[in-house]
Amino acid sequence: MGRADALIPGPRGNDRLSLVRSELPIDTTALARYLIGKVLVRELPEGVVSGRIVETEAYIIGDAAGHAYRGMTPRNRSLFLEPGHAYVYLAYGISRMLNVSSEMPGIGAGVLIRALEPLEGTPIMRLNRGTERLCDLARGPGRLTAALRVDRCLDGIDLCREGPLWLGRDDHRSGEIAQSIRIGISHDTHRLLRFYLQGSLFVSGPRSLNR
DNA sequence: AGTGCGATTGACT
DNA sequence: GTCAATCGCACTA
Repeated sequence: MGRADALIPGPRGNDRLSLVRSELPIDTTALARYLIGKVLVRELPEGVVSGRIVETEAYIIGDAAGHAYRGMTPRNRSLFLEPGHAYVYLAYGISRMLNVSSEMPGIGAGVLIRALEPLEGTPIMRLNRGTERLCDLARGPGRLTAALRVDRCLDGIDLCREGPLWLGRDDHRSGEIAQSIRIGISHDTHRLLRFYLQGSLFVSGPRSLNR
């Protein structure tokens, strides 16, 4: 399969390339940084919805806060796939979380996608979210999966291949990437495993964390 | 078979 | 700022 196979016609005539697995950083933290500025694409019956990734979190090897910490289970098995696969789970019985698997096959780790800057299909996103404000459509891990209608059916899918859900290359050069502690993790307040686009209006989290 | 809880969100004081 | 909603799943027995 050559690069031409990853070329798909975009909804506005602009073609987009999917990410290439061999180019993904194996290391979870490096992948979390790498994914900032990349584009998440969701293909729905009504049309294409996409957004630029502006916030991620790394759940690294041996991480007590990671879902793979106690080994493989029916729920978290996607975290053990080779890099670039989706791990989707339900949090608090309400919100779905989307992760990108990392590390070598057999090792459970991943990157949580926490916020998107909407690009294409914003009317569809507004319908899915039931809100109008652009900066609220995909600001937060549960909000972005709602906007893109991502659910457990997409768990285990290959994000490096065009399909219902996949990752595309940067639209254009992004700005400075900043780091902070992770959100919602009460322990582990020393490691800076959250990455975000400095100054982006589409980033979640309290202002105190985002400066 | 029963129990406790969370990588969140939205509504409300 | 506080707080309830909601449920799959991991853990205990």
